[in-house]
Amino acid sequence: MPKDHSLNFDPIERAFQSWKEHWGESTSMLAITSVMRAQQLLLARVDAIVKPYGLTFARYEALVLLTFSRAGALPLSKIGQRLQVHPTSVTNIIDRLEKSGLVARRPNPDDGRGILAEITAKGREVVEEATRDLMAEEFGMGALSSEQHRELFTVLRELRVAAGDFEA
Amino acid sequence: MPKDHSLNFDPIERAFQSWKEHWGESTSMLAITSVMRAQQLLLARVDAIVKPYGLTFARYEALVLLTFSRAGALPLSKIGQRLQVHPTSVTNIIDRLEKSGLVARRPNPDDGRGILAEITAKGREVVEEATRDLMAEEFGMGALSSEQHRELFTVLRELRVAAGDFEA
DNA sequence: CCTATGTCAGACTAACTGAAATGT
DNA sequence: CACATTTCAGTTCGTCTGACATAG
Repeated sequence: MPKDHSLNFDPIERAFQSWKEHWGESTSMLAITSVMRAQQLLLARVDAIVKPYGLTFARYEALVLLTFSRAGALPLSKIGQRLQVHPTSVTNIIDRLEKSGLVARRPNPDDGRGILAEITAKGREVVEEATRDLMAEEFGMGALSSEQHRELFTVLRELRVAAGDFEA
Repeated sequence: MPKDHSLNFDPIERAFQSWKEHWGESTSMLAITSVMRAQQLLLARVDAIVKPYGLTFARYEALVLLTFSRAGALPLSKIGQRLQVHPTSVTNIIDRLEKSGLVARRPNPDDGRGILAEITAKGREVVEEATRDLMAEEFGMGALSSEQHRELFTVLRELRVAAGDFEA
């Protein structure tokens, strides 16, 4: 494997400068590359934390959502809406969780078309342990202050509203 | 297809509140879910803008990097370092660009092991057009001010430094 | 009839692992 | 020799399209 010697400069800042010379200043480009790279680093980190439990971050999020529901069960359609994932991705995610015994499918009594995903006792154990590990590492965001976390939320919420993520 | 009626509340804020009740307040969780969701929305947007040119955002970034280099050519290894993508992903990205005639591979005269990716005349045309389209839509970040773009860069750079993205 | 729910098959991007060929 | 560069085969993850059976 190649030894990955990290750069001694910020590639994003460098790209921003080159961009300015070629096409004029674009702070949008600065921001989007920052978000992309941060997401990549964060996802790698949390996926690694959660891997020992046979989870990915996406599966972990589904499990958490079920934990928060009163009955410990939700229709697949609702899971898709809340986590903003494609219906076929929901099927796939629940498939994996079911094979691991963390979730069970059962028919929705209120809608003959629907399926409920219900978290199992083992699922509840696993989500507690994974959550402990994630919080111990502050989801890979320990370098930032609580104020900075809230700042990110606030700024990015504006972006999400503009993109129609939810009704503002 | 299901009609995707957007939620009338913010799922991230809702999750933050539920989290507080179950496991205590975690602004890290608020921030990471914000970054994840923003990245998803932004990537979908820019991929759509760039799709008419047969590009993905990742391939577009590689093309831009070549445009910025003096010779219009870079070793694949350097592309991987700058864009922070895996060596096998670089091979794949350059493969696609080569098949579209936007880039050509040639041996590296300075290193017999290495391969240079060189942008073609057609590649330069395409990158100019795609850039015009992306800038016209401000990379999907038009809802935010220039100050907010810089704020995102600054905060997320702290995160990247802490994660060892480059030597600070 | 029209729409919603979930699943399936198939294509696609990008990441990864492990291995190999080639060259420094 | 140890190491770097690139490719290849094969796996995984999640997204997407189009189709379908089933039910409201």
